[in-house]
Amino acid sequence: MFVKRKEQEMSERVAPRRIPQRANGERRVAAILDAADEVFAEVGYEAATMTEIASRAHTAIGSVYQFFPNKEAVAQALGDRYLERLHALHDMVLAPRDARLPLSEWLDYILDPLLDFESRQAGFHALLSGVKTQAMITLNAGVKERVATLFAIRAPALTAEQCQLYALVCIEIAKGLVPIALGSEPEQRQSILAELKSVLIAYLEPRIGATVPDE
Amino acid sequence: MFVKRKEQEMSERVAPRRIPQRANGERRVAAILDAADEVFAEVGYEAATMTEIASRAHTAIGSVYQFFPNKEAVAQALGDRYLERLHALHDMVLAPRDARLPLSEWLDYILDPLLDFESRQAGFHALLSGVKTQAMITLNAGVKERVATLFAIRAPALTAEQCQLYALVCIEIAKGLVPIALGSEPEQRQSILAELKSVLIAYLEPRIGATVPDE
Amino acid sequence: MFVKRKEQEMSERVAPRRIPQRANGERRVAAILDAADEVFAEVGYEAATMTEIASRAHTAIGSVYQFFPNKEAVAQALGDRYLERLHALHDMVLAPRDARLPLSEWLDYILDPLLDFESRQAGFHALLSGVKTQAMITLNAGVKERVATLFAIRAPALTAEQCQLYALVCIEIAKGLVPIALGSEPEQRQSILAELKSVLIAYLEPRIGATVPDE
Amino acid sequence: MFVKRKEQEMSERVAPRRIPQRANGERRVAAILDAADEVFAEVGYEAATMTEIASRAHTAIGSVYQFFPNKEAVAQALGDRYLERLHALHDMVLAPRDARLPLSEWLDYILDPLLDFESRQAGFHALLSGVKTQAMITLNAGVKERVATLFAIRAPALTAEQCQLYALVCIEIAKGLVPIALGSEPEQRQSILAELKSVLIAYLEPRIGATVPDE
DNA sequence: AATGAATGAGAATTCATTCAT
DNA sequence: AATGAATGAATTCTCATTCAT
Repeated sequence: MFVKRKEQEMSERVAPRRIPQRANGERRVAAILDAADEVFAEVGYEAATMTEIASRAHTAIGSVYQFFPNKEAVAQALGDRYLERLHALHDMVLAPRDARLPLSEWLDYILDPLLDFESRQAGFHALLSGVKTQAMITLNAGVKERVATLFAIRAPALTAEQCQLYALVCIEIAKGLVPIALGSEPEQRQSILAELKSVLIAYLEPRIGATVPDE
Repeated sequence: MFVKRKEQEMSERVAPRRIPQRANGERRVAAILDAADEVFAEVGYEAATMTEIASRAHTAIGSVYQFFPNKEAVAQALGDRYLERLHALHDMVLAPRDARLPLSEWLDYILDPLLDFESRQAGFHALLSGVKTQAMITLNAGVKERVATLFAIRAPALTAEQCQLYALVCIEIAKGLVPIALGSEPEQRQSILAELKSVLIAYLEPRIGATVPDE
Repeated sequence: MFVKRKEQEMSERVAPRRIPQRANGERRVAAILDAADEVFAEVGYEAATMTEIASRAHTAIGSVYQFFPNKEAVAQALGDRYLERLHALHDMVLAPRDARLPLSEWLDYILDPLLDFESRQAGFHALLSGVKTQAMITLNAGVKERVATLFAIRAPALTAEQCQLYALVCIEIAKGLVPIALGSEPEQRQSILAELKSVLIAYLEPRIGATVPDE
Repeated sequence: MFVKRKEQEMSERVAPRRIPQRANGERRVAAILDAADEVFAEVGYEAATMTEIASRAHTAIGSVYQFFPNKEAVAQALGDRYLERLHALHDMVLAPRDARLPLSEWLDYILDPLLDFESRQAGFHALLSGVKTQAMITLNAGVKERVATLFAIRAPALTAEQCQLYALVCIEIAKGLVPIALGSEPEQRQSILAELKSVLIAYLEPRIGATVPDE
């Protein structure tokens, strides 16, 4: 937006300025990302200010720039952290054998922790919804990759392209409905989540409904 | 987030500052809204600047403020125009008797002009996706109302709440997939659109699949 | 303030663009000055906007500029009108023979209508207090001249300079206290006005206290 | 200067945005206030611009906003500084025993440093004359309080209300005449200052002329 | 003449980023 | 490294004045 900064905008991934080598630094980076998560969740990426992020991280603005060259880099690091945690999450709950569960149950194993994750990491959606910045693109790609992999495990017969396509569709559906559900009163929330699961099943049943037979 | 919102939450609707009284004024307002559509499409509501809008409308910044007290008012007027055109569009293609078409065909009658509409009014999505401003809320509500009405006509047995819920789901699905489709290369676009239609049919078939029998 | 306008700022008196020759025009000019009086009174010269003045005069902004080349000219015309009315006022109440009244009574004859005048022409003070614009300078000079003349009539022995000096002093005293009095609650107002008169008498008694003896 | 005040009378005092923590910061704040003093003196509060103030302080506009959230806050801080200096001034020259000097001499002890003060702090009047903003109200109240206190010391028999009233009158008189005097050629200046003192003596003699007798 | 839309310089304010300490 | 003051481009919005109708 600002001419001076334009050079860097939309550039390829901006690497964190330095990898914190001391525990102290890591703690600070974590605090900054926590703060960014909060702020992005509350006002969105655009309206988030570096000063506010620094303040919530109980850090000086200069320290933020010690670790991240600009706001975009903060978003990217945050996106990366989301992705990491997401992987950890599903690795935990989705052992390979789960791939043989009936679709509905399988979906529950995926959706439930996801909903929990999203309600805890409120900035996740702010970063996922919007395609403007590199951070958003990366995060979307990462999530898509992840979901595509889940599909591939469950339905090995599918081509990579099919998995990607189905993942894209499912993610967009969830991206739209989950935040609305989470922002609604409990009753309405249940309705929306029920519909969400219903769409996903209706869509996925003919695609990955069949399970891999035990050998 | 959506549901619990009563009329009054967030800001009031900002009334247009001046109703253009000469034909010239109307042309200018149209030009401003066209420009805003473009700019919103390119950078989104937040990053759009009044200066850029004025410049694309070949108008002085002061003239924009002659008609709109602020950016929000521009967005609202633009949202209203989208809604109007959307109504006109469906009024044209969707005669009541269409309600008896098979679901797939019926969807085509709705989706095809919609896709055309969206590819022409590129800012539509920027305004639809985001829940922060009054303009966005109004537009979303308007679109939902519209879609719910279409459902109610086709499936009069449904309650209003059901129609609203199904509309919400379908809109969020389309909101996510359409812009991706429109932003993709032709081949990918076709795939995504096919999936979009596929999801919608899978979701709607059990809900509004049956047509009203001829008397 | 604005470069474009600077050329004209602080120039010598700006003549009204045209003397309205038709009754219609005069009525309109009067309405504009009435409006300006109101607006100046409410927000002061600086913050007064031409648009607001036009609007209160039930006139188009363009029409205001038909009669006055700029805001300063409006202020000047308004100042001139104040002066005229002030003259008329004192001409009415202050016949030459009044010059022989005791000082206290004489002051009443001057102050009472003045207070009435000021409470009716609320913009008078806004224009009198401030020395920045030509209109303010002219108005101040006019009022000073007027008061000096009153003094000269009452005390013909004084030099013109003395009259001017005493006038200056009295005006500044009144300029400060009158608006505070008029803006206060009745009781406080009476106190302040009593003090005002008290100061003036204390100051003027040794200077113009003695009356001209009847021949 | 930035000492946190107890809840001040009536409306929103705008708190300084940042308490300068390094010596450098204090110097900068001082420079900004000096610049503001100049600019207010030259064009008045309304017409003064933050840009001009920043420029005269040899500072970036952003730095001004680092310390003051808006123009009003600058004015308030400046007003506070005036008041402080005024206090310091009189504390220095007016020992309690001075209260027993003859009125004329006593006045000299007050007026002379005051005139010096005003000629050095040219914005003082700009801020004192005008009642619109909180800064102006506060400054006026502070000065009135100060003068009332001087009166109370000299004439302990007076009620607080009387002191306040007399202070108001004297301040308004001085407010009007001092800037005119200071803006005039030396000869004229002397005349006006002589008249100023003359009015004040004439007014105050019957009120606080008598001194407290030595015990 | 009257009208009111058009113009654009300029004002206030914000905030990403840099840099001295 | 940490801090937080400094910077200034960019943004929103206003309003005196002009000009086409």
